[in-house]
Parts: sequence; C-alpha cells; structure tokens
Amino acid sequence: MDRASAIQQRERAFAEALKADGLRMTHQRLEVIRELARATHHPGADDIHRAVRERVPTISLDTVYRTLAALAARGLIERIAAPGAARFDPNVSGHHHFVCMRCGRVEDLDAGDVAPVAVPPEAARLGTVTFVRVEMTGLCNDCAAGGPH
Amino acid sequence: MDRASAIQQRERAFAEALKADGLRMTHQRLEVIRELARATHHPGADDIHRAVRERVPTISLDTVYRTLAALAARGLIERIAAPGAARFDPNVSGHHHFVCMRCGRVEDLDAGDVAPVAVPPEAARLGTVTFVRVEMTGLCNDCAAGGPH
DNA sequence: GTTACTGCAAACTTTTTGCACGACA
DNA sequence: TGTCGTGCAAAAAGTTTGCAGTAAC
Repeated sequence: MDRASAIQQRERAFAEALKADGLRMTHQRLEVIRELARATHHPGADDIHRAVRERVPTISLDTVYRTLAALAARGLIERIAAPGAARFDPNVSGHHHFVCMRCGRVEDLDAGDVAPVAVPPEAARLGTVTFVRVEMTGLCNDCAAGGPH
Repeated sequence: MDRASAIQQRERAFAEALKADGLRMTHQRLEVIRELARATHHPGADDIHRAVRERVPTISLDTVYRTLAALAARGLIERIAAPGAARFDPNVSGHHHFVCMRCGRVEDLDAGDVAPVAVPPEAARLGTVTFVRVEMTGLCNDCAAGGPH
C-alpha cells in the first residue's frame, strides 16, 4: 500500500469511528481528521490549528482541541505529554519514539527496528501494563547543527 | 549502602554541584534539595512546595521552580513531561518508568529488571541518542481498584 | 558592602468550560 | 426541527518573569 492510500484509509477510519458513535461529520472535524491522517511528525494542537486554518480560516483552536479529545478518548490517536505543549500521535500501532531534548520534536521508530521489551514481574506488581514504548532521548541532527536556540 | 546514607550522599552531591557553579546555598534551596534527595516517587513542583512549606512556611512556589530549573539545567535531576504538570526525577541513573494513564503517577523500574535496549541505526540516523528509557503505560493498582475518578 | 536570591504580583501559555448562535441529520 | 457542534470569551492550571527588598558571601 502506498503512502497516499494509507493516509486515505486512516482518514476514513477516523471518520467512521466518530460517525459510528453518533458524532456529526462537520466541515471542521473532517479537516482536523484530514490533517492528522497525513501527519508524519507529531503535531501539537496549535500546529493542527494553523494548518487547518489555511483551508477553514474561521476554525477556532477550541474546536481543534475538542476534536483531538474525541479521537483520543476513542483510542484513535494518542496524546503524548511533551515539554511545553502536548503532541498528538495519529499512529497507534506499536512503535517507538526519538525525542529531541532541545526542540521537543518526536520522530517515530518502527517497532521492528527495536528489540521487543518484556514486561518484568516488578512492573506487573505495580499495575496492568497496557503498552510498552521505548523513548530514545537525545539531540536531533537539526539542533546538533546549531538550530534555533 | 543503606537508604539513609544514599539520600544524604545525593543531597550533598546536589548542593556541591550548585556551589561549584557559584550559586549561593540558601535555606530555601537546601530544603528543596533535601526534599528531592529523599523523594522515591516523582514529585511535581507543587508536591515539593507543599512538603518544604512544612519546614519553611514562607517559601514561594517560584523559588521551588527556580531551584528545580537550576538542578535540571545541570542534569542533576530530570524533568519528565507528564499529563497535567511536569514531574521531576531525582534519579538520573538508568532506570525505567511505569506510568499510570489515569492518575499520572510515575513509578521507577530498576534498569536491571528490564532487558537492555539497543539503539538501532534508524535512531542514530535521526540524531544522537543520549539515553534510552522504557515507558510501561497502564493502570496502577490503586486506580484499577476504583480510585478517585 | 556587593551581588545574587527571594517573595510578591502579574504576565504568559496551554487547555478547558459556559453560553448563545448556527449547522448537521 | 431538534439537537449537537461551533466560536467567542472567560476561566483554570502550570510556569515564567520584573521588581524591590533581603540575605549570602
């Protein structure tokens, strides 16, 4: 499957899941969904707002937040607590993250590239582990090259 | 080394590092450092403020934030972006986290309990990886037992 | 006696919420 | 047409900053 159709499929999946729950498919929601579906990095609410505003100039940041909350509540996207502002990850399937400690950008690492991590009994004693994510923190190439300070 | 002397050693290490940089050892800073050194969970700025206030009733939340920032800037503690408010991890040595998706509490998992994770070439291509942390997300026992909603 | 640190207050940022109007089904 | 969703504005919550007085060295 090529990238374009993968995006379209994800877009449709998001829309269907909301419709199935009786949510109305408004112009604004559709554009937020479209923006998320095509995202490769991990946009913040403000990034999405800025991008969607080019096509729907009147959309408010509140609506973006509400749509993101609706998707996150259904497990269709994941909210990542990042320094400064939360970021949203439209790719829920198992994968890992490279986080730049300077600029906060989050890049995906394919799960296949990282050896699987077993849940130790010490963790099971604390509670139920739903998923395991490896976070590799460091300096991205842009920042190492002396990006914006 | 028992727990009490480990705490004292950490406390001294924090204080020495700040003094070495020419920062003054005020009553307030010392108490914030003391609180961090003895912390086993991962307190937020407000937790520390509340705890220190019992001994220094006039300390302000600003001062707590400033001390935490000074320590974090020197790599003596780590700031963890958590949902709601940032938390601070006084244990910089390699270890992993169990994060409760409901209440946001963060528990340590000893590095020895989790198989080491190798940095794949895909990550090295994005930048320089400084450290690797495994995050096990799930529901802690308290929340599973129907804790505060 | 300097200089840095503190506390206060206010500013700022991110996110949430109440309300009246407008749009989807 | 009825209800849900939107935009606006204001409110919360967390964090940072400017300033004048205070304390460390």
